[in-house]
Amino acid sequence: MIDTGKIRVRFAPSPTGLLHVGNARTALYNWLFARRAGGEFILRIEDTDVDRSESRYETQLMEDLRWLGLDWDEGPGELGGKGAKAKDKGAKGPYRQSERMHIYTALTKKLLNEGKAYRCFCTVSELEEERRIALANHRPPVYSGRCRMLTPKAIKKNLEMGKPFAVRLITVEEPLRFHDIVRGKVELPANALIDPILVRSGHENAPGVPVYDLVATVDDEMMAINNVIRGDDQMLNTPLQVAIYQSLGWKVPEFAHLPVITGTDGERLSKRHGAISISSLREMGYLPEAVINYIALLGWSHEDGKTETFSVPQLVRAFTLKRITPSPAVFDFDKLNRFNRHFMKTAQPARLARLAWEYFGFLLPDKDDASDDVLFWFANLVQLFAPTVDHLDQLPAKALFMWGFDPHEVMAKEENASVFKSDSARIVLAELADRIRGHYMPITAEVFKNWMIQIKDATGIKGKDLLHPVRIALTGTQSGPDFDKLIPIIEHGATLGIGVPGVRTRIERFIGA
RNA sequence: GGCGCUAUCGUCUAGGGGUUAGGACGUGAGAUUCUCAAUCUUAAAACCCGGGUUCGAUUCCCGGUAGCGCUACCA
Repeated sequence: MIDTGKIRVRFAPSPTGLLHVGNARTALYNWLFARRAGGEFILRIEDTDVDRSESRYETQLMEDLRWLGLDWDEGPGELGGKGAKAKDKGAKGPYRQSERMHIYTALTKKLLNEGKAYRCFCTVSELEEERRIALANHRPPVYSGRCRMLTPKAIKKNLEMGKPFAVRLITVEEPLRFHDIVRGKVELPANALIDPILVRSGHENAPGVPVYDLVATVDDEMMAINNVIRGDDQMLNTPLQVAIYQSLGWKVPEFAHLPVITGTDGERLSKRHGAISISSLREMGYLPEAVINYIALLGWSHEDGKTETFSVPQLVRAFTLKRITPSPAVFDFDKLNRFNRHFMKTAQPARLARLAWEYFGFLLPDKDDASDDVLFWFANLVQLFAPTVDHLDQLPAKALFMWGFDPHEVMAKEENASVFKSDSARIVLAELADRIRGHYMPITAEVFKNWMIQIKDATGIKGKDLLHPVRIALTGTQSGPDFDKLIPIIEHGATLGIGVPGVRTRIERFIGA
């Protein structure tokens, strides 16, 4: 392998479930590290577990990464329908482990021939028995190394009898050390690793399936990965992988093991924490830049100890592995919401409107059929209500009244009915209705404001007593945006033919009910 | 059981042998507003326990405890 000095990192998920924030953060840190260093970010699919791997997860995974903006320089070709598949991107493929079996088999042969690995004919039940006895005697449940002693003659005999065998790596008994960028020196006792299995049971001409540690190590080497950044559930696999690197005469890469992200219950993220998958965050209407910003901070901090809001380019510039915290973190929706509110506020109105549109599917025409006027109106609507929600899917509930409401239902609520117990509320609405009936020009915010002043002067009713009844009549609720903002939106909406009643209609309907 | 990792406000974190232990989210109060949201001001809130080293530990070392992880012919 020619070391070009270029940083090469990878994200290597198994397509056995949805991408959740824990894996997404691993991907993000790899990506940030590569982008910052001007290196390369490789996507590899670890699909050797055929029972659990599903192509739909792989497709979803790539979609989620793309949504987050984590583009890869090398990776597998897109899976199409009916087994179709695009060409891999990059020269060190294939990038799906299921397509790389021949490589592992060849390397296993090499190890066997060089005497660095051996065939183990022990059966699973024999090994279980060994383990049971070891445990009972309070010894670590590691392999006895029995088959290492087998003579060539005995091996030959076993093979002739057609006995299946696994392949084990020969390890030397010395303390296992490696360096970790996040944890510093990690050391394990000598007897923690004895002749681990590299390849599962198989026969000479029908080799078994190689284990994860072999394939991951081989792929990392073949793909010229020089920094391995991954979850710390992998940490205790590292000594074995280091042993594999050394047996094959390869250079050991740098490691960085990331602490776990847990749910509020303190347990590592899993299916049970379903809402924390990237695709569900997207469905809830979180912005990718908010998700990125939040998960970047889950285990990493800026060197000034204070800055928390980052655009993606700012993050790329600021990111260093040295600032990663070694302790586990709890995922907190409140803080994610804070970032989402921030990025909704600063997002381009047209973009935000486009994203919000799908949540209003039942109220709006198809986006492609909508006129510019409707698009513009909707963008304004979103601007008005976005500051009141945490994520986009909460928007319809806030803005539904735009499309009208049933006055009877509203008045059935005690909180609304009590506002109209006093005469003043009825007087206010009557006064307003009078003015509307005598008015043939458009109702602008200014016109409306003047009416309120006139009614106040004419009746002496002011403040809450004046504006509350009006708000209920107009919106069916007691809270919402300023009238200055609300009136133009209502009136504009009424001209669009999308079922939005105007101020006049609303008041008449309310009084009539 | 064995081994490993981790331990600062409720949460994410900064810091580090002598600090008023800093920031952010959330929470409480106030200002503003017809109301809500936003905004501003403000308050409460933390160094897991025990021993050592030291003039002095929250910080360094050891032990304990707790949480999590690994302990497979899973990935």
